[in-house]
Amino acid sequence: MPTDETPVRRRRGPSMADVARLAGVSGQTVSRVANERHNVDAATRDRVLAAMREVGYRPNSAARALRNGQFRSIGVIVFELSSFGTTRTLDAVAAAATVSGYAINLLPVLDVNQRAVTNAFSRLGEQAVDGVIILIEAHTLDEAGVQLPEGLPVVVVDSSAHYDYPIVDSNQAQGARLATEHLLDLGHETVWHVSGPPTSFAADRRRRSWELTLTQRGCEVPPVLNGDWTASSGYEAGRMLAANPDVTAVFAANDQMALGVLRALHERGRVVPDDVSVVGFDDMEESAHFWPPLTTILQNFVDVGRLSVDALIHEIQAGEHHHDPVAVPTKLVVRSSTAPPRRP
Amino acid sequence: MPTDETPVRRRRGPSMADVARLAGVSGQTVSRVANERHNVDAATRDRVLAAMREVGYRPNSAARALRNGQFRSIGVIVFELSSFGTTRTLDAVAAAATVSGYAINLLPVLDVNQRAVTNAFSRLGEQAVDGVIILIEAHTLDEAGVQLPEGLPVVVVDSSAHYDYPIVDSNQAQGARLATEHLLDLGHETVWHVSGPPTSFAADRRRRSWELTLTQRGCEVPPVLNGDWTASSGYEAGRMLAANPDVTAVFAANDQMALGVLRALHERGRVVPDDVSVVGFDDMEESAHFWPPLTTILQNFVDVGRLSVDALIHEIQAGEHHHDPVAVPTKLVVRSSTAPPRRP
DNA sequence: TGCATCGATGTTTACGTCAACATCGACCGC
DNA sequence: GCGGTCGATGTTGACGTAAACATCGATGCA
Repeated sequence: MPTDETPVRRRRGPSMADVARLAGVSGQTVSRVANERHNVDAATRDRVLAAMREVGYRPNSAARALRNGQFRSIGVIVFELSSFGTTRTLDAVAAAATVSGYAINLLPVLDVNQRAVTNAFSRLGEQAVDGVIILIEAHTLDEAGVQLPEGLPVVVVDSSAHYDYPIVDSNQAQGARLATEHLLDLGHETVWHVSGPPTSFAADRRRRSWELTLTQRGCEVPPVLNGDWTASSGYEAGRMLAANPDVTAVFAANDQMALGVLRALHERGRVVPDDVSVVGFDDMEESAHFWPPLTTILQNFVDVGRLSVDALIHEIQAGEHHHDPVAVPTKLVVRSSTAPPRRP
Repeated sequence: MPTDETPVRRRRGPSMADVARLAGVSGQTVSRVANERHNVDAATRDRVLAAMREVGYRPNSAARALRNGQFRSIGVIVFELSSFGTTRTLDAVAAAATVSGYAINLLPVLDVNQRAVTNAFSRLGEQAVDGVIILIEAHTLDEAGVQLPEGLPVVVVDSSAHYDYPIVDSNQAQGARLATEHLLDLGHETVWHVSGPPTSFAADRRRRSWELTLTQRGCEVPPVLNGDWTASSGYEAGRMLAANPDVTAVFAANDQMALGVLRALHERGRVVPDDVSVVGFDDMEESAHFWPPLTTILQNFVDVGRLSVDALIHEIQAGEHHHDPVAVPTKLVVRSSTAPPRRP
């Protein structure tokens, strides 16, 4: 960006001094009223309050941040909000942060190739947030050339232990085991898997857990079909599966891909769940209304968000972090897309 | 919130003075280097840059904001991110703002009943953003008791002309007309409508446009079924519709409700599109993979987001706003959920 | 040579807030 | 009545930055 020559002439709002003058007190007394200190005479307080209202005083948070050395704001790094899980987590994070009195600074990584070119990421290159929650897979961050300032408190919402930062996430392995065992318990000989992208740690966790569950049960492990979380990729994978009469049970790594699988099966005339059972992962609101309603793994995004914020604020205020990853348990939600295999 | 007694002892980062001392120059020269002014000797600049790196200098945005009287940050008021449209718009807004060098402050309205109780909304009660984009229906804002500070630039993304603020939104009326006419053109005698909640202006616009289109074509206007944007509410409405053999064409005010309608029709054994045609609104990524793939109205959220940001920044920098509402056109996307009515 | 010009750099100051310290009057107990 | 205490309020200074102004040496031109 070239030097910004627009001289933004900004009429500054009224400051404490203005209020003080009008109320006939010192600025410090205004400060005390603004911060609800109790050592101010009731009459004085009323006068100050009235003066504030009259001039439309609003405290200047920049001055406050400068004075106090903290911003009461946390940055949240996201890639795209299109992903269901990210959105839900962000929602929960925002709610939790707000309750704790922290503002949310949204830091979108626009493009994996942005590198240093667009330094849209300047918010991190300068002091503006007290800490950061990373809601994208770390390799994306690396590829975007984003580097986190040293000493900045960070919490990662992801499923790799490769980070030096505290981690909070759903218990991916437990969820995938739940899904796979549900299908095996119904009597299916084995379970096929439509996986998330290989670059995703969460996808990797789910895939490995599915595989482990199968081998522990002595089941054959079919080849993995790789998707990229989108319904389209699920549809592509589903077309393969639908063409294979051996397939009776599918575990898709998220609900969107499961939706694509369902469509492919319908197109091929394979009935769900009579011919093929399907399980998803996430439990989006819509999943209950897929056709047929989808059996899936419920993630507790609210807990993930809240725990992330709590961990970050603790890190900010205490300066220390607990390094044990937090794994939020998931739950199996059984609907109509799963049934015992049809007996030949 | 009671007086926060936690004395957050925060080690402040290095400032310009530290860099200046190390580089053997004045603070002002450091400032010039930090702001990429060209009137600094190359050798000096290198020395300063090196010093910055050595001490790990990061400009303090609070001090900057205080000095410059602006924050380069815009607030975005959202209710919940669960809604598909809000999320997509937020995504676009964040991208556009970032490109323009503005940060995003997410301001979640946690509860319609929060009133003054939780003043989690403090970010607006103080100077911390240069302007605000409202992504929720205004009545929700009113009910939450949120009052916008006077003089703060605001842009509303909604479809009512009742505001004093600039408005950007998809052209709801045009989209609803597109949907309704598509069904009529296929030969259906009339079109039933599953509406969004009565409190939503966007829902109102779509409903009225649907009605107008029908009357203009001389078609009977069936009673409206009210939903609340969720797939569940669409399902409830769909059960009514499925039970009525006269129904051959349905326009749902969003894709999620359309999904619920599809489910209800399937459950009742009514075939889509042979027995009943269904059109949605939004064009979520998933809609192409519903069963059958959903004919719907595509909203250009990217444009909505970008135009909102542009309008707001213009308002911030020029201090004036154009009051003509911006209506972003929508497009009909035809898939397999619509067909001519079955001839008796 | 002398003076104007210009570019590089330094000095001062104000932005708004709030902790720390200072002041001042009222009230208390003896 | 007097030292002491306490509560209400005022004064000072510092947080980090950058505009405005000041300084100083080099260069250009008559």
